[in-house]
Amino acid sequence: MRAGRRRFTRRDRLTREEEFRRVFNRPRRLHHDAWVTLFKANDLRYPRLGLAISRKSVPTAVARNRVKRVVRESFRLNRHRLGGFDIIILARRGLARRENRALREALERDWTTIEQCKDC
RNA sequence: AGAGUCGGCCGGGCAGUCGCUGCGUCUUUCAGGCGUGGAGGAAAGUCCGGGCUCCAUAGGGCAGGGUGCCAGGUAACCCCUGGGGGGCGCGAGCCCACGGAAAGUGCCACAGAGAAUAGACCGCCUAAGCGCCCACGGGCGCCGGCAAGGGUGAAACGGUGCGGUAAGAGCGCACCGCGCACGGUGGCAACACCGGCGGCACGGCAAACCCCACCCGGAGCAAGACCAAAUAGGGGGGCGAUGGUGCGGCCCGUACCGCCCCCGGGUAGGUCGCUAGAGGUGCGCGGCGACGCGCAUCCCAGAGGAAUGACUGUCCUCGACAAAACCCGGCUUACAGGCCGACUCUCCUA
RNA sequence: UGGGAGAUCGUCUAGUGGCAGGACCGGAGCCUUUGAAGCUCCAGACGUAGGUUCGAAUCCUACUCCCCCAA
Repeated sequence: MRAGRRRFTRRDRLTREEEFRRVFNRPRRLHHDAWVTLFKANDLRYPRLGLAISRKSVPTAVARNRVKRVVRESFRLNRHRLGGFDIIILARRGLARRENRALREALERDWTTIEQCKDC
């Protein structure tokens, strides 16, 4: 399981509608100008990631895929720090213009916030 | 050297580390290891055409829609190729919804005399006929004639010249233009050329209705098929007036729903459909070409909130537009920069 | 992903080949002691680019944007 620490499989993602609905209902929020990070404790011992990147917030498919990859990569490298939380990244207008590096650095601050919230 | 035209192609490279995913294989399973493959020329817009699936085997008629010079290519096309005609350019070349207005209906505002069986505002004429005057040259009026000139308009019923005339007029003639269901020659044809005939008749609009020729059944992979818990759905046979549904607007036609008898499993979830194909590449042959034929060879994404990335180093010209979702052929639109080939014009030098 | 509608003043709309009209809002004036209401006047638009036509908001083509349906 040591090798799987930095893996990221379907098990680690939110896929069903009800999983998304559960998190959207009264989550903790971290607001940014181009996206919102929602998170909520789950019953598992590991974190799961959901992506809500709409066509309206990020118009082109290429930019949409790029954003999702950066977010997933950041989550993959940091998930060992996070506890049992379901996390959703909700895109807002302007996220497409964000540089990869800037987005990554901001996300790392979010992970730290969630990590420190482990007991709450 | 400069300016330009056409056609084709590329769309950051390399190395390392950590990841995602299809397939194959191995480990006893959960899970992993190894190998291998993994977005585009437009994957886009969804504007056309097909394949595929179900509805009847895709039927008949009306309605509706599409295409529109000719020939060819193709599975098919609103595509492509070659040719004809017209327009633009010095040229290489480029552009064109390019059938029919002597089948019918309709429209052509305003202006203008007149807008489609032409017409007379200004104007030109006074020869013939009638009347009056007369200085016997003629003058005036009536009845009339004309369409050359002006003017209006997007458009006014051939143009120029000569003859002709009272003034004029295709009224006559020459040339040009135009027309012909005329003849000949060339061409599969569109059409071209030559000759003949016709004094000229036939304004424009069919992206107005329409006519002619040809084509088009409807839905769409959320199609459709299979597996599979609960409140009864499906198959076969017989009967059948109305109505409803498949079926898209209608009618015909056809199948089913309805009632009786006999046999027996649908929605939430999963699996298949899902990628080997009108396929790519190379060579040869046929063809001006689009393309076709033959041989060899290759297997080249199949996900399901949706996979190709991230980080580091390095090099350069510092990286545009942009992500498959059943598949294919086109069209259209977006696109940093670069490469190759063919050709045209101008200038300079030899 | 597939299918289907639409775009006219700031807003809601009429116009379907020849004048772009109406209502609300806005501006100015009249009326009133003042305000509201009322009356008069004014300003303001055919999504973009081509084509057909003498002439296009209207017909045709391409593009852009917005909306709806199927989950």
